[in-house]
Amino acid sequence: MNSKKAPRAPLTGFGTHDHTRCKAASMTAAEALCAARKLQLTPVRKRVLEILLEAHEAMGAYDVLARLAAEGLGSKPPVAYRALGFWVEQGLVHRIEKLNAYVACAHPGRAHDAAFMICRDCGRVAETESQGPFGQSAGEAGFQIESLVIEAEGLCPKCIPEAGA
Amino acid sequence: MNSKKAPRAPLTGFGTHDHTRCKAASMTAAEALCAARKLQLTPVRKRVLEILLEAHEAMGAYDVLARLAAEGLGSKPPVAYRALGFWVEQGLVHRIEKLNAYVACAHPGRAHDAAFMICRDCGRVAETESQGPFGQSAGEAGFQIESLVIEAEGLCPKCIPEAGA
DNA sequence: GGCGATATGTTATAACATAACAACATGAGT
DNA sequence: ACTCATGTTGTTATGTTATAACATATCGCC
Repeated sequence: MNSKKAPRAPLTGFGTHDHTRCKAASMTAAEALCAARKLQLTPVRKRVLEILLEAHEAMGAYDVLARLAAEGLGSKPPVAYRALGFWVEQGLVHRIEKLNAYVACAHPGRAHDAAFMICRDCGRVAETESQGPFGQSAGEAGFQIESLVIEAEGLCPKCIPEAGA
Repeated sequence: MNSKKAPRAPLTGFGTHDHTRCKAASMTAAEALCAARKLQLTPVRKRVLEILLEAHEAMGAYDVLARLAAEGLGSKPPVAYRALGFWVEQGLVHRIEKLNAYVACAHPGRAHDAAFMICRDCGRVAETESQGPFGQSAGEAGFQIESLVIEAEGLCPKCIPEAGA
């Protein structure tokens, strides 16, 4: 649609970054996490996380599955859904409800409520951290929050038409 | 521990209220809105909104469709999806992404970003208004928000095990 | 009447997800 | 080494949610 100048790079937004390093760091975090929690980092699980990190964008479960299948690692939906579910439970993958898709966490190892900005034009997804969307209303209502979904849809910087152009 | 009970109590937020009045008020708001925007309040659309208001809880599209079908108002998915989409566009129905379900707006006529609290035990959904979940991060990232999804899952007051009981 | 715009009816299929059970691997205890 | 418990993967089958595409109907308007 449009794009012009390279935006400065906020750590995790729509900016550029060192992707090779981010992938390696995430895999290291995954290994550490599995070791710490005594969980198995099996080939399917490892490869699913790698696939998401390499894609560096939200992928549908069936897209992930197609990659696995191409590599002989599983060809039926439950294989992909189980591995994705595993990483979601561990917090290293987030599910984007609006897209029915999955994305590798941009802040592995940090406890956080993720919030997402989804560009409706280019489809890219940026992760930030939540600022507490409920204020006091949840507490006042007596509601005990266990998980949060925060997703904004709109236009990312590269897809906003220039005002003067 | 509360478990698997029938979710039927009328409520707004998680408290009780005068349901008959809230339904009538919403239908009046819908009529006014359609008149103001020159939109057609057709039988299917009207009935879909009524169904959601009467249920007063989140319903799947196919549940709504079943009701329509029982009344001879349409029996194929697109009929329900189109009417639901219409109301979502107009802001009188909200889609709950986590549940793939739809719920009548609790604040018709007010411009607002809705936020929801979803009880994982009884399945009831309460609507509040968002407190701006992104803080400044969206603005800093240059992201232009067009719509927001804010959903918390957890336990509502009635389903939280009593500390002393 | 004829036209354009809007809405509904219908067919067919796409896209997303899970229940249920079988098979296999691994490690612990004996 | 054997057996048991546990956890993971493989597979079948099906359930659930959603939309594309096109046909038909309705309404206001010139």
